[in-house]
Amino acid sequence: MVKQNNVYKQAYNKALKLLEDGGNLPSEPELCTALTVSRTTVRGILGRMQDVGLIEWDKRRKLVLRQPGSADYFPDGETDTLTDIIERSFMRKLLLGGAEAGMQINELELAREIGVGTSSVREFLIRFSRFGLIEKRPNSHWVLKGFTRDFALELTEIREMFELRSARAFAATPAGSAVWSELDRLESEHRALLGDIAARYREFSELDERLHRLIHSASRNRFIIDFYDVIAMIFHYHYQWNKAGEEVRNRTALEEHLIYIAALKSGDAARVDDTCRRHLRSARETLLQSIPESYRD
Amino acid sequence: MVKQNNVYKQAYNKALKLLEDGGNLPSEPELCTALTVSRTTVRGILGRMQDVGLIEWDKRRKLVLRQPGSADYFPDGETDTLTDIIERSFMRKLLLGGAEAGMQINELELAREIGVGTSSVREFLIRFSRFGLIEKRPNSHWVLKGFTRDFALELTEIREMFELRSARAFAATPAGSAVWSELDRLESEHRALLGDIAARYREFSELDERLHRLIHSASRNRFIIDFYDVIAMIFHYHYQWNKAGEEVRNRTALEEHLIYIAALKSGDAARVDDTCRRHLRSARETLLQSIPESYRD
DNA sequence: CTACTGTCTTTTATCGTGAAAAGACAGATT
DNA sequence: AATCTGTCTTTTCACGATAAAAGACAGTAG
Repeated sequence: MVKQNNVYKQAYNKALKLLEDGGNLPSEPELCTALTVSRTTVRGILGRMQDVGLIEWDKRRKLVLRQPGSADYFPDGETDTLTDIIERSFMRKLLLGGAEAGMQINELELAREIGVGTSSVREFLIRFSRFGLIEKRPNSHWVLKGFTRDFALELTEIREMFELRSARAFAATPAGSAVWSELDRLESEHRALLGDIAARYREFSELDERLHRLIHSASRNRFIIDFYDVIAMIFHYHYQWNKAGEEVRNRTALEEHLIYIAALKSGDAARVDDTCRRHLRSARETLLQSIPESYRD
Repeated sequence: MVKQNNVYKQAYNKALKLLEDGGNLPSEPELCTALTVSRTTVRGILGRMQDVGLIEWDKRRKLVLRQPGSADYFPDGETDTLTDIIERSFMRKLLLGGAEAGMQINELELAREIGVGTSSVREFLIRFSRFGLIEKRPNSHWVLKGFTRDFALELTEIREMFELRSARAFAATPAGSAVWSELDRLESEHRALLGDIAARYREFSELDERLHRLIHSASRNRFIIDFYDVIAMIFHYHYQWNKAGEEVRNRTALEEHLIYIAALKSGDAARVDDTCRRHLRSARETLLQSIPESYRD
C-alpha cells in the first residue's frame, strides 16, 4: 500500500448521497465544488458510477439509471484519512491510560503498532506537538508530558484569557453583522436540544464547539482562533470517551450557554464577563474531573 | 547524500575548542554530556582526532599531541543542521521581499530551490505553520499569509497579554528564588553593554531574548512559554536583516529594559504594569516599521 | 562496587520512488 | 463568449531503504 485513495472513496460516498437526494448530477466543475475535490477525482467517481450501472455517462449527459443501495457505499473504515487513523490510535493510548507522563515515544514502534509508515507518524507528532502534550529531544525520542492536572490548568488559564477577550469583542460587534444572526441560529438550536435533552444529549459536543468558535472569531486574532484547536481536540476526545454523568453535564452546560448568549446580546460588558467566567469555570471543573488515574500526581 | 553528519562535525569543532581551552580530555561519558551527543559520536570524534595526529588515544588514556589549528575545524557551512538551512532560505524569501501575501507555496519547488528532499521541506512547513504565517490546503499547496501589518498586530496583542501576566507573576516570585539572581546577572550584562554600546550594539538581540524568556518562564504556563518562540523567530530575522537605525533602537531598548528590571525588583505591581506596557509599545512600533513594502496593504 | 570501554542493536533523519490527487490548457459544446 | 470536456503535467502523500546517531549491555579497569 503506497497511498490510500480515501479522498476518492469519501467523495464517492458523498456523491451517492447527492444521487439519493437530488436526482440528477450537475457538470464536472460543479461536482468539484460540491464534493471539494479535483476534476481528476470527480471523473474517477463518474467512471465508477457508470461501471457499476448507477448512471449512464456520455460527456455532459449523466443519466441516472438506478438509486444507490447501501452496498454501493464504501465501508466506513476505508474512507478515513491516515491522519485521523493515527490521531485516534494515539489519543486512545493517551487518554485511556496505558501511557504515563515522562514516557518515551518511539516513532518506529508507534508506526508498526498502527500499521503505517514512519514518516506519517513523524508528521503527525510534529503537528501534534503544538498541543503541548509531547516534546521532542532532537535526534532522539519524543517525551510524553501527559494529560495531567497541570496541563489542564495551563490550558484553561489561556482559554479564559482568550475567551474573555473574544466575548468582550463579540458583545461590541455592531448590530447587523453576520455574527448576530449566527448567534440567533445557535440559540434556537440550543433551545431545541434542551427541549429533547434526554434523547439528544450526545449532540451537545458539536454545538458547544460551534458556539465557542463563533465567539473566538470575534477576536480577529489568528493566534486566539487557532488556539481553540487545542481545546477542541481535548474536548472532542474527552466527550467521546468519558461518558460518566454526560447527560447532566451537558444539560448544565446548555443552560449556562443560554445565559451566556443572553449576556452577549445585552451588550453589557460586566454581564458578559461574569457569565463567561462562570461557564468557563464549570467547564474547567468538568475537565479536571476527567483526568485519567495514571496522570494524577 | 542521504544524511549529513553535521551533528558529528559540530561536536568535533566543539571538542577542538575544549582541547584549546582545557588541555586534557575527560572520559567518554563526560565528553557526551559536555558535547551533548551520544557515545557513538564521541568515539567517532576521538577516532578522527587520533587519525589527524591531535591526540594519542588508547582506552582511557587521551594524550594531547598538539594544539588544533584553524585548518582542523570543519568549515561553518558543513555544521549547519538541515532545518536551519531550510529555515534561513525560507525566511530570507519571506522577509526580504519576493513573496507576496496570498501566494502559493510549492513543496517540490522549494525543495529543489534549496537542494534538499521534499520530506524535510514538508516537515519544516508543518513545524513552521504554528507561527501563523502560512496555512495548508489539504491535498494541495500551502498559502502564504505574509508578514503583514495585521500579522504584527495580532502577534503583539498576544505578546502583551502574555508578558503582562508573566511580569506580574515574576514580580510576585518569593525572594531567594533562582530567577532573581538570573535577573541580577542580566541587569549587569545590560549595564556592561550600554557602557560600550557603539561597539557592541549587535549583541543586544541575544540579551533581549534571554530577558524576555526569563520573564515568561515565571508564568509557569507552557503555552505562554512556547508562544515566545514565535516572537523570538520574528525578532531574530528582523534584527538580522533590518539594520536601519539599529544602534539607536538597541540603546533605547536597553534603557527601557533597565527601567523594566528595576520595576520587577521593586515588586510594585502598578510600576511593573506600566514599564512593561511602555516597553512593549515601543517594541511594537519597531516591528511595525520593519514590515516589507510588498506586504503593506 | 562503581565507572568506563568495546561491541552490537535500535531509532532517527533524509532521500528517492510511485500512486493518488490536483491542476493546466487546448479544443469542443451550448 | 462562457462554460465544459479530454488529455497531459505537476504536485502531494505515503512508503521503504540507508547512513547517522542514539542507546543497550556485557565485560573490564580502577
